[in-house]
Amino acid sequence: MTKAPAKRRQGPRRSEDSRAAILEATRKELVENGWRKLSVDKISRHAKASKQTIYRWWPAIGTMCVEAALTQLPPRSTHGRDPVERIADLLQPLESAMKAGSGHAVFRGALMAACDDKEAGDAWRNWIKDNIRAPLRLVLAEIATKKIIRRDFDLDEAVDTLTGPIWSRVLIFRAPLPDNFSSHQASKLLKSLAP
Amino acid sequence: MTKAPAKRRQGPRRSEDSRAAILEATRKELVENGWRKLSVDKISRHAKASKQTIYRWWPAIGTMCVEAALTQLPPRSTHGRDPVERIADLLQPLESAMKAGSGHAVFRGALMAACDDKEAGDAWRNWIKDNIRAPLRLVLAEIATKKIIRRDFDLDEAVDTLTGPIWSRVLIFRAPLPDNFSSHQASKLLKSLAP
Amino acid sequence: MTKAPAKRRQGPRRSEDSRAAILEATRKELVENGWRKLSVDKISRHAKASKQTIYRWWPAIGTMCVEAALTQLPPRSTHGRDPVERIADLLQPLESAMKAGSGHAVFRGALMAACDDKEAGDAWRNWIKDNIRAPLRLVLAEIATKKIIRRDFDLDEAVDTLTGPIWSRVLIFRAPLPDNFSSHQASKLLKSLAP
Amino acid sequence: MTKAPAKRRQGPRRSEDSRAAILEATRKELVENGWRKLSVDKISRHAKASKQTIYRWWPAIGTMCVEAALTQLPPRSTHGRDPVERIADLLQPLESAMKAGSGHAVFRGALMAACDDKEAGDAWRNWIKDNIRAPLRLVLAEIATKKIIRRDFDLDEAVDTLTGPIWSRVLIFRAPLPDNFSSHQASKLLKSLAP
DNA sequence: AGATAAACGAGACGGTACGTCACGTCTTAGG
DNA sequence: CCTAAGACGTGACGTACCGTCTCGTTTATCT
Repeated sequence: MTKAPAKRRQGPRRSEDSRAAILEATRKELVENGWRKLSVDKISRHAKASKQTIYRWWPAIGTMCVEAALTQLPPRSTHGRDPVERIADLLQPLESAMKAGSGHAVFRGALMAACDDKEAGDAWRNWIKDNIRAPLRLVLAEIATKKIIRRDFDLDEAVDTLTGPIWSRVLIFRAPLPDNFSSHQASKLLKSLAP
Repeated sequence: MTKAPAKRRQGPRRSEDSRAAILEATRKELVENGWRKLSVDKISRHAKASKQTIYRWWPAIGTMCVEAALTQLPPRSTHGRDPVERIADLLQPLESAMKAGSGHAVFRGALMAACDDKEAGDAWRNWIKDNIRAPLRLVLAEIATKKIIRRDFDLDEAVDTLTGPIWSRVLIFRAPLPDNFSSHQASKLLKSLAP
Repeated sequence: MTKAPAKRRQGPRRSEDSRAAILEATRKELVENGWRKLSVDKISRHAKASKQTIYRWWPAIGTMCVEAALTQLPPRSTHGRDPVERIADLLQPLESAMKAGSGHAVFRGALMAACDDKEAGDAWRNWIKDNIRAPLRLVLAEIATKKIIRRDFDLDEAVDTLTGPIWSRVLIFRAPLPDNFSSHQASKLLKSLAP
Repeated sequence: MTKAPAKRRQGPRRSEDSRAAILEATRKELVENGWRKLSVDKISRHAKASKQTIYRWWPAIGTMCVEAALTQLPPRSTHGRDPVERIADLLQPLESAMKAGSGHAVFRGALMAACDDKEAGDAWRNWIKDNIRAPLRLVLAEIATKKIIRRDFDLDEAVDTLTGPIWSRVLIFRAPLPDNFSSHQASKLLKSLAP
């Protein structure tokens, strides 16, 4: 007579309050002190969370930064149906997040973390691949099929052209993105790929 | 008109041995541990130099990294007279330095430092402006005058197109530069600016 | 009348191992290098304790020295009932500690600390007052009442006469105390105060 | 035909200005920071003297302190001819120096130095022996011969009784000497040695 | 008068120590 | 079982001093 144990874990589950407070504190500290001066101790004090809680749930401080940046992205919206708008819609969340408040500093922190730390870098690149690069490739491939743009171009290179300036501006030039960045990038690309 | 007495300072001069050892140690540490784990203590031990000596001559550890990277650059050479070669010659020192030994890691460190630290960033951007961007602008302007390329283009944007991939590859993708990167970039740009 | 909830603190308690190792290291360093060359770094290395732990529990290095000396004192014993022995018993712990091993050097260190540092001085004087001077005054007053010594003398001055040579010998002359110092001092005093 | 070598050294002699400024700075620093925080660097800056000059003329910082204290003593004067006054005259310079301005702190510093440092201790004890103890012994021996005091007493112990309280008060109790300390000590001693 | 040599101020150098902060691990108590 | 609190050993921070050294200047003696 075997008991199907149903094996539910005992005790309390992970505290969502704690997680949110830690990510919020991470953003604040990134904005105020930057990546290199970020410290687990300060985040823990700021968030009134114990260090143990932080170390239990994140493998490294870098991945916390990446998560802190990504959890603040607005959801992707669908404004239009024409090619330029479909591409711009995919870039828009990043553009918006970077312009809201101190989003700029938070993203610079996350990017630095991704450059420094192997694990954080993987987390970052995976997210970018799944949420930005793959959808962009899909759209580009589709409109190429519809002969809106010519078909003999390098997909990866095209995606790089679209997103590259985001990283270099944020990271190296500490410059804000210009207004309507997403649309401009999209229409510039489509023009240069005109058949 | 008599010359001022030129009043030489008393006491010992800055030790060149010390300076070189510190920069060399900085490179080693950057390669082995990366920017965030770089520490003045380790550099000082590695270089058998006292911390005071480091703090005496560099305002921040970031500027040390920038100097450590830049003092390693090979001198600019002049291989050819045709437009592509003239542009490639300006990019070549960076390309070579990045490919020699661990140059890649050193430059990533310096770039990270420039992103994190205000002063290091200024030092970096000034050097880039004086030694890469300004000469590139000169050459581009000149060959435009000679009608080799068309005249209605944005100089800054053209320079960005040439150098941008260096930074993003080094920093974000940790990818090596391809062979003949400089020449390829130069010829690609000139083709796209053909009159 | 309900009792307050007694609110016990969370987290680990102070490590007794650590405290003992630090005091022991302090004694060793005092013996080997003396007060002025005593350093928190050396003690910390010697005791395999972190500097933070030292700074957490002692307000200044001087108070550590005082504690290091006092925690080594043997307990007061009660050998006899006649006046000379009762007085000698009170001085005996100091005499013994000073003669055991390097007690001399430890006490010189503690005394120097007490001279240099306000807080260490207070700690020292308080201990002396409570454990040496006050008991001595009690005994002297009592035997004066019993007319064993005359009654018109200055209590404080008598106590100074008993203890003074301890300090000056230890500190200034670096000379050891003679054999049976306590008894001799006691009997000399009582003789001079004979009615 | 022997040559008297005369061998006079070339070059400038020791600068008295420099010596005075260094001793004065030492006194200031002793008063302000005490023995343990005294530093050659601070003295050198304060006195506008180079460290080399300090190290050239003093074997250790402790001997500087002793010299700084002793060079401040007023000259011994001769007020009277009766035994009490003759003894008091010998103690008076110390008493005066200790009461003038911050003499107290300077002497505490010098005494601490003498306790810590072998060489400084020797310098101190030699000076005391030559200038205080030896003359006191002479006077006491002489008045004993004249039967003003009895002849069977320990000279050293008598001298200790006279000077002991100076050291213990200055060093351990940080207490000032009472008015007419020298005369009182002298008359008290003579009374207790009355034949 | 010119050369020689000592003493000086300034201060760079390799070190050690300061007192503080952060790391990642751990122990305790409470929910 | 998760959490807050926080002590622990390790080690880096940026500053101050240690004692030694190297400069360039000044000054007194010797030739």
